[in-house]
Amino acid sequence: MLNLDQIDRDSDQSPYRQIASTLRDRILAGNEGYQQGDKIPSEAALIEHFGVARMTVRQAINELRGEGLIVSEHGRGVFVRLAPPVRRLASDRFARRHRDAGKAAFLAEADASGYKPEVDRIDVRRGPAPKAVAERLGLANEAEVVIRARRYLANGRPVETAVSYIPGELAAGTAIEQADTGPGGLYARLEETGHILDRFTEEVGARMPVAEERQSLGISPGTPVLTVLRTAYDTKGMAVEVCDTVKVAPAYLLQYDFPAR
Amino acid sequence: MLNLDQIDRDSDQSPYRQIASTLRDRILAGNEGYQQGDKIPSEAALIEHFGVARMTVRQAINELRGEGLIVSEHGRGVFVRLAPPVRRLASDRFARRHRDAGKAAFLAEADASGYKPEVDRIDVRRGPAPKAVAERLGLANEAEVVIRARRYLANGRPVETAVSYIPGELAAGTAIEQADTGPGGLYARLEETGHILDRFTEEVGARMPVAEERQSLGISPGTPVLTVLRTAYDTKGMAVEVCDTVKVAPAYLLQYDFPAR
DNA sequence: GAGTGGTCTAGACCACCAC
DNA sequence: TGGTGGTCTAGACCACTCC
Repeated sequence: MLNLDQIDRDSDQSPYRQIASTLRDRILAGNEGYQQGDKIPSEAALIEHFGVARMTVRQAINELRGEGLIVSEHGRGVFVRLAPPVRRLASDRFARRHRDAGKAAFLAEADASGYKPEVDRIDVRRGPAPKAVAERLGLANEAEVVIRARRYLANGRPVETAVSYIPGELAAGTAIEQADTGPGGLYARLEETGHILDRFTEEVGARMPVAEERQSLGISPGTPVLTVLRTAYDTKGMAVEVCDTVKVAPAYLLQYDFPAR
Repeated sequence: MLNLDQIDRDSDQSPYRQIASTLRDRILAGNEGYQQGDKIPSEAALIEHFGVARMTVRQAINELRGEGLIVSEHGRGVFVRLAPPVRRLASDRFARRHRDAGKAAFLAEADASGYKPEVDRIDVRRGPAPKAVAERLGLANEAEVVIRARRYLANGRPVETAVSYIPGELAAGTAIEQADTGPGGLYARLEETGHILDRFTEEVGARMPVAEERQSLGISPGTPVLTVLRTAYDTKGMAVEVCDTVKVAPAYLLQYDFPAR
């Protein structure tokens, strides 16, 4: 007894779509339906209930996977996806008051939102600036920059990867070239070089992740990513950093304020 | 002769993944591979070339569709996806100088970017405010608002749907309740009621579209959407409009500037 | 009508997981 | 060991597009 409607063979809609709709309705029904993390009926049970071939049931499940509603676990079952905790990023997240408290933006925000922050896979090296970065930094193509890559986790789950590019001359001999940038983070070190931060520009987009990103962010097919390319400018209007981030989309809500001017 | 590598049956990787990789490499190869809009080999040709069953080829194709690399057209073939023209939205896109020129934001921007703008499916009615909207407008739950829905097209392709909510009292008796809001658009009419716009807040996220959104935006599976919830405030700090937009992600790049404060 | 992708059937073997 | 999903085979009929 699955307590699901039967499909209508005379309908215009194909059986697999009807099955997908039936399951989708249950997932979206909230309290009366399947809950987050619930196991949905096995393929065998659905085949029996709807009286269709296995591929038909799998096609319905595929549909829902593509919508990001469910995740399959080999040998265990298919489960309603857990919504990750949402990180709400306001445009004052780089405000100086956070740096003054000795905290980098990610840590300050974790404090406020109450999740456990971690940063891992820190990799610092020097190399040529990619084209898009060189453009924004106002450097010659392939000019040498310090490249800082890292991954952010909230409550143990990867939520974002970030790669910062800092002009080589600017970073020379500072903690920017160390894995640990010290209290206040990268921006605090930048300001110590005399480049006081004045404003940021962020370019926001969204797309499907490539396989490598799916891997490093631990996300299943059907989950998009938000891309944010941030450029930091000092009070003289010079671009001092470009930061290229890839965020697990369902885990983020970005908030920006701007004047109507 | 397809000029594609054969699959390795002894490999760890399953045949369908190998086939997907082979095709993906070709698509991403740029000038030497399949170009945007090119037809990739038919299922029959791939079956013959790789010596596999049809479902195996279809699974490979499904994989690439999920990555947003290709689109299938029933009866015609499978094609490398065309990247839509990117609309780059800067945070001054609602600047008063555009309204002063008698143009709504979308039209002003089309002028600058050189695409043909259209607005269709305009629907204006009164109704209760959804919870998220009532919160942001500072209204009681289900308070009456004017609801303006419309769809935007660039060069004939749908790129965005938008639904504006304006407090019922504010819109009463103005062109805000007409399908055509007149020169300068909705914001110009709002200011005529004495509510001079001061600032906006935008909340940006990304997710997979539901079937209905896929339909109205004409997008294929595997394409995410950007969601932007904008709240407009007047000089007294009163929220005068909430606009809920859903944008075809690959068609957009949102740009925001904010101070380091 | 020929070629294309969309859907469905009815099996098979395998890898992973929990007991 | 039994149940789960992952992959593959070898067919079938259909709907759509183009000539």
